[in-house]
Amino acid sequence: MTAAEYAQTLQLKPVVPATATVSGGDSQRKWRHLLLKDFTFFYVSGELTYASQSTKKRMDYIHCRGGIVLPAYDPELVTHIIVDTANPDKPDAGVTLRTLGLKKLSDIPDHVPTVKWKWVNSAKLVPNGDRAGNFRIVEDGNGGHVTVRMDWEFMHSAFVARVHAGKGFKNTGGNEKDKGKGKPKAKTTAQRKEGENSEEEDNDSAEDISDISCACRLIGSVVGVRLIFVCSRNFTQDAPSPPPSAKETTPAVNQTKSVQSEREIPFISDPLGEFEALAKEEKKAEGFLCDAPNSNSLTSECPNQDIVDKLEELMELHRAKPTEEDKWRVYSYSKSIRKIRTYPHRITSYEEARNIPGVGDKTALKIKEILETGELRRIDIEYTEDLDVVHLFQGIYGVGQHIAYMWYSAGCRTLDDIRERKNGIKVSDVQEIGLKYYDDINTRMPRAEAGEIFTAIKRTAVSIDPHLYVEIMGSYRRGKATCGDIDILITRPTDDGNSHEGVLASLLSALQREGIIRENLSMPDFKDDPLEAVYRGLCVRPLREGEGHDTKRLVHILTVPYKSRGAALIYYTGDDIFNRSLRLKANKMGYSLNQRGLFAGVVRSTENKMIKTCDGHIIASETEQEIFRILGVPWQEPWERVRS
DNA sequence: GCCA
DNA sequence: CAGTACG
DNA sequence: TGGCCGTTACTG
Repeated sequence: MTAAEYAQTLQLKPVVPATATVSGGDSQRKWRHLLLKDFTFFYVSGELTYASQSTKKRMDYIHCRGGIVLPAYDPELVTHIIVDTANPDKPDAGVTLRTLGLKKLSDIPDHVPTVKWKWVNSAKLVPNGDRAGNFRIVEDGNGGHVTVRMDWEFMHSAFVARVHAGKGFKNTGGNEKDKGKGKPKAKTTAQRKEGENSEEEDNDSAEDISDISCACRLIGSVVGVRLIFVCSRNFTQDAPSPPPSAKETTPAVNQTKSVQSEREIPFISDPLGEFEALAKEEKKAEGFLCDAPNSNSLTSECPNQDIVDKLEELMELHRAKPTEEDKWRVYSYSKSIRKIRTYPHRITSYEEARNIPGVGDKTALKIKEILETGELRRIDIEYTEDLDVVHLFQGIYGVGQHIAYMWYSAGCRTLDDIRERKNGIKVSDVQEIGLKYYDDINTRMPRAEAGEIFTAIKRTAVSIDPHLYVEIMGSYRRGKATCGDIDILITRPTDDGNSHEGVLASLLSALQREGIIRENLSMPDFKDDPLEAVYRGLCVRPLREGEGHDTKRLVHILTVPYKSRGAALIYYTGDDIFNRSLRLKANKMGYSLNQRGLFAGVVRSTENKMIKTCDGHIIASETEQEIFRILGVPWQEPWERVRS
């Protein structure tokens, strides 16, 4: 995607302001605002064929702060040209002119400055009323206004020949008219002082200033429903389930025993104090999440449940939001929440929270607030009226953040609006199915039902080829009491010269004849390798005489070459966080792990790691154990791999 | 969000 | 290609 | 300040 195309897509995206670090006098703080509102940029990256990650990020940065990024240079619209070519400190005039489609720099209008990226970053928060320098008054997201000072454009001029362009050079009065633009709330000095104090007392409140309201104005009108986000809790609060019974392929081992033997917990007089010290120690040199087996022993009684609840609620709010920033926030919260949940005693201070690995300054402050007030104001701030709707839409299989926000901005508010294609929205085939079985898909099934469906499918599979290896994976293999779907792995030994080629297709038609499979969500693509495929669909439990519901259940079937079964077992067993951690560790060790195997010597071209790779060679894939061993990860049974 |  | 889904 | 899993797989 070129920079122009990316700029174009940006214009369609809602403005959801991101945080910015702003130095205010002698203190630094993070807050949110539409700093760049009223500015229209043309961004010269020098990248001809595609927009780099950095370019996209910077365009996002501008967009999130209310600025407009033009897809094409237009001297009528542009207020600033940002020149950010290969070497940011030495802008390339030739590249710039080619990008602009001009012959010489003097063809750029005099009122349009050509600045380096650094200028955009020069904003500083100043006390309201401070009218020195190049100040601007911008919305603070809470209906108020704040004063911000930016460097003069000429200070970051990209080209000496154009230092004169824009505000500040020679004529420092050029921003006179800006004064009337924002109308700050009339405040007495005392009131203002009060406001500043409260801001300083609690860092978080400053950070909490959110411009979501602006986004909402942009997106559409108000909805009155407040929906409780409980999804994650449904997932995480499953009753601790017993290890798989003896009939399972995985041996039934006493899990607490195995955990203890791995961790070699020494005898200590004050186990809780010791844990705290341990946490502190880990903070210095954090290992990988996959290295320590999960200990389920503490999940029943969490001394910090109130904290966990509040943080989870906040995490779910962020999960529904569309930006990359929110995505990583969720990632971060999920890790810190897990640490807090398994922390064995009541957290009593900011310091104590901070010492838990994965808990940083922000989360520790939030914990402090919960400890002191029992509340987390950030939850109310993030809880904008668009969220419950997009959350509802995201419950539709095949609908993620982007589609949800598109539909919301098109004016849709209910599932019926979607069904009716209100305002001409498009609904894909998969989404149509997701809509039809909305409740079914979002309801977890008892472990026993997953087992029942698996048994039926395995029976059919083995009737096609008795040598097939058919296993149930996912949350079932991890021993969960309820399952969100049924994950089935199929492969076959090749020592007799045969393989499972063609089996999946036969199996699917057989299951359809039996009435077990009811809907297809995605069909396998055998083009690369006939032994490797993924199927997704909806199925029902085989109907028994008399009783039997026909709630549709998600079923995933994966076939892999026999050689890859170890890597596939790891992947398909999960959980997701465990897998990501394992893959991260592999990566850091110079390996690469995916569902096909563990590879060494994978060379990625510096930066842009998608481009140009040397294939590398496979070093393990047949058994889970050897992959664990090479990665230096202690062996863990499936139910010990729970990380989320 | 957290961390190196 | 972007978006979504998967553990 | 940049990375955060996978040259994942599938759809449109």
